[in-house]
Amino acid sequence: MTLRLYDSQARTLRDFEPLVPGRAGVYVCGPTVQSSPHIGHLRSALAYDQLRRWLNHSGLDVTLVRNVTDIDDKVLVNAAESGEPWWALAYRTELEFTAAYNTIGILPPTYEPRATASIPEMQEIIRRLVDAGHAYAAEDGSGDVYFDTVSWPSYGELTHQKLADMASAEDSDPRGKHDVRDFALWKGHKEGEPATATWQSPWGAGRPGWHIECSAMSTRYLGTQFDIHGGGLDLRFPHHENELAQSRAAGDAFANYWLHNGLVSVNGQKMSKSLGNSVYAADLLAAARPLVVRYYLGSAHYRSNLEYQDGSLAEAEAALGRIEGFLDRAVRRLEGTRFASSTVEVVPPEFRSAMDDDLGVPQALGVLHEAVRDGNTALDAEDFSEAARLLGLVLAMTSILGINPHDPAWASAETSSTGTALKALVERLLDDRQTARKARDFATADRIRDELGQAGITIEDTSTGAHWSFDG
RNA sequence: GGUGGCGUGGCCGAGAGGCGAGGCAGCGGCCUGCAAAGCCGUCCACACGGGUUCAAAUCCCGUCGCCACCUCCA
Repeated sequence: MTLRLYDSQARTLRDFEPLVPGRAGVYVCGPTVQSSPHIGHLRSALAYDQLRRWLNHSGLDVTLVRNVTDIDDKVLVNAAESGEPWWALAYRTELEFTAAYNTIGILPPTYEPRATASIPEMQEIIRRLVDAGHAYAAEDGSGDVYFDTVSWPSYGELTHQKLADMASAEDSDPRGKHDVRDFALWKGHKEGEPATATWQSPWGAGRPGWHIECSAMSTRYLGTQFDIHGGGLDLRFPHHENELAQSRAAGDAFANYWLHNGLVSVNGQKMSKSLGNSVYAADLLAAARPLVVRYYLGSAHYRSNLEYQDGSLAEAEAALGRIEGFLDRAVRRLEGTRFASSTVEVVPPEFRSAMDDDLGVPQALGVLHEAVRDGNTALDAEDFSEAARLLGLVLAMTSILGINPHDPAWASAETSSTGTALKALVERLLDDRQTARKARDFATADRIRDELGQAGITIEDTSTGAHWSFDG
């Protein structure tokens, strides 16, 4: 079976056929770096990280471009509020995003272009639009340039809306627009705006409108036609509709497939600043290990709404704990046997078909958990050949999903001298406990276990001796 | 007004005409000195009302409820 993806323009599953066999060009709308990353940003980036990893696993050479919009009204407004240069705010925020992405194992894109580095390319598209009669400079002397929606009959083709049916934005200031639905390609410099946020253009000094940067950067790095364009569901309109309109009207074929990830709601409500219910990346990472955060954010299908509520992370921790428990147990039991090196990392067909079906990660996780259960059963039965086989399956599946607990990316600094010292001390206590157990002095044995427990260390007695690990 | 989505067991969350996805929590059991971990069993769900069908959570009609977007959004 080949990979099928839900194309939100076609509103149906489509077989994925890359423009160039063996390659995939993917453009994902990254953040406007105006404030700290929140749960929604992470969920979105993670969805395309899963896609990228799966395309990669499927043998495609993936070029993933995720932009950083570092110039925008909000960036200017927020910088003015915090009293710092807009570019300092943008860069500081970008670093926060990068750190959060890295922490939860989102692989760096092939390239991460900043909007401010593609101003000439944006102006080039605008020029073509003006020449083709699909854009006009406002006649009010503002220096604004607008896309002429009425001149482009296909406008609305992404979200299947007719121009006439759209709610007229009567509250918005029409300024020099011919039609209220026209949108800004270029915004003329206004009094009080920083000179550093101003670029020369054929239409006067100014800065780019919101949508043009994505058209410019996607075609600059992926070509005038590319495979996949992704982003959050909330970007379908107007952002992606406008990107599509301006690129097509300028003569570019643009994206072949449109993917949109679902949003995150918090305790049943849309997350928004006005409700004060925003959950930031920092909040999540303070509440759980990065691997748990990744497991949680990636456990629902990418197109579903993801509901975040109290206990969500604890559930993810428990589910992940099962996987980790099996992996640790299997590696320990197989150590020193002839099966230790016979682990082959292969992906079961059910996992493959789940992933090929529009990235069916939830079903894929079902396959993964079944392998974990079967693996535990094999270990219980001392069937090491079968256990080694299942270990290979679990490692392969978790690696593809980016949640392999043994991946060095998740390693903490526990091979340090403190770690070595702790290991020696705990093992000494376990020896004492074992001696007490042999002497059937269970009071002493249990006291040692309780003391370790209070220090956050869990003891598990196995057929090959006691095993200790940190709680949770 | 326009466009689209959703309603699944105590909770999360898949599935989309016919063998009980999976996880969490609970209960019973096996194992254990007792635990922990693991395993087995149990809890047999699909908003409501009709219809089609040998068979409907899934298709059709209707009703109710919730949500998103319609120029700030991941």
